[in-house]
Amino acid sequence: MTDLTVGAVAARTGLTVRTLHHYDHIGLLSPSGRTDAGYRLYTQSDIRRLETIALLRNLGLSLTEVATAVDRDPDLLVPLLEQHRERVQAKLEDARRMVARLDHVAERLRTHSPRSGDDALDTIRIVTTFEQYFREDQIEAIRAHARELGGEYIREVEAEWPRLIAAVRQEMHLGTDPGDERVLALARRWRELVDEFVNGRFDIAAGAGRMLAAEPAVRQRTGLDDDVMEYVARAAASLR
Amino acid sequence: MTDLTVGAVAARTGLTVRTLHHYDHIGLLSPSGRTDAGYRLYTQSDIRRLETIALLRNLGLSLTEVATAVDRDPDLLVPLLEQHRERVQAKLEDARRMVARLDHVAERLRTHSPRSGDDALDTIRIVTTFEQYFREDQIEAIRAHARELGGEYIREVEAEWPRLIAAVRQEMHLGTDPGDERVLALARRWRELVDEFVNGRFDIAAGAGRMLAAEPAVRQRTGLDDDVMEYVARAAASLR
DNA sequence: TTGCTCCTCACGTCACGTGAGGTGGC
DNA sequence: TTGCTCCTCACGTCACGTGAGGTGGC
Repeated sequence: MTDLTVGAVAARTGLTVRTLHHYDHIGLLSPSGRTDAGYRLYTQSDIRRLETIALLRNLGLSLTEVATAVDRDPDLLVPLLEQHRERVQAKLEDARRMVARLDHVAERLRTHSPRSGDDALDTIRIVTTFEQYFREDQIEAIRAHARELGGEYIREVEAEWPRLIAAVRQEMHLGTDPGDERVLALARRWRELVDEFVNGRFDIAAGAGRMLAAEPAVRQRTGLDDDVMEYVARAAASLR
Repeated sequence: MTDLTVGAVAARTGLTVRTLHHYDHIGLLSPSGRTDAGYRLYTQSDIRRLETIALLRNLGLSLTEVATAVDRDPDLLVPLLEQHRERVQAKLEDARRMVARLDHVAERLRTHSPRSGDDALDTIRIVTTFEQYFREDQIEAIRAHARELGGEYIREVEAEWPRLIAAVRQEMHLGTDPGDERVLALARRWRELVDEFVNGRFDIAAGAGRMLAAEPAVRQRTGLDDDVMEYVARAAASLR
């Protein structure tokens, strides 16, 4: 009489016919009747049940959880919702972190404009390595500071570093005394650049130290091997 | 020589043996060699490739996208990452909205402490209905205002409403003139409660109006049918 | 000879989407 | 008779987890 066929129910509820078939198949909602030809017939009661199911689905509960709350024990609904909230909250956090990471990568890609896909891969490696040695808030601080300094300036500094390191290495190989004025000048500039990067955050300095100590790849890429570091350290010591 | 077997590679990379089998199966990473017995042998080069794959997987790219960036065209990596960021951002928004909805439900469940699972279902229905007629920020405003008023007070008001509506309905049935002082007193209180709920936000008043107009279930649950509304409106008109 | 590692299927996951092939109803 | 709705399989999705049953290597 007032019974509805699948298509009608689908149109009314916004679900698909396939979804109704599925619910029937897993026993979550089987229509109360069938026509002689085997057409599913949904009663008003079936439809009310379906609306409850859709309601809980819309809150993100799984079909199993919906079945539990609707059939097994309605009192489980509230704990199921609480537990579900925690899950979604966790996913939210994951997504937030992921977006932050992707933004970090994107930012570095913008300031360094990679010349190839492999270059981009290296950028990702660098960012990922950074994440091992700095907490999220530290990375945020570093990024914020970098934005303040500006992409232009960052590129200049990043171009200066290899020259500075090469100059130090040369003096070291020449056997120049670390207290010599030429080395002191280099060490002074070195300290300026480090201070600027660290920006008063000793924890960030410590993270950078740990990264250099633990990552041979970083030492090699930058040329900051133990010898050079020690040589500069000795020069810096006499800077006071 | 330096080639590694699956177990060794798994231990070194933190992936599972099954994952390596899977990558081999789909052709993403097939080990360069096999022993006579058919054991997979991964070269250093295989492992570098695997590390790149793991790197991109960690950023959330699908295996198909990883394959695209690693094999087909490395220059596609950057656009793939941008597009991926948008997807994750969208998921983040979804999760944020879902948590807000679940919190809204939870808050109502706390202040109304349902006596049964069906009661809880009704709470969810109410919250979901609300979401049809108010924007997210409006709902936030209503919730914030409710928190200010306090759960205790809210429960009192919600107990008073049915009494107030019943009193109005009675006068209406008695045929009392809407301008009569008894009705005016009721209308005055009515207006106080409405003003308190609306809290100066005309958009929220409008939303409530649309909800009452479009939701027979709400009219029935509250007893706010057209007759009563009109009767009160006439009384309110002569309030000043 | 006994563990241990490895091998290849192959099903299951979650909630349906998407045909394939066929049959009632206006 | 022609569309339209309905039916029942059944594969595919995504990235593996988890056995099942069997075989090399120390």
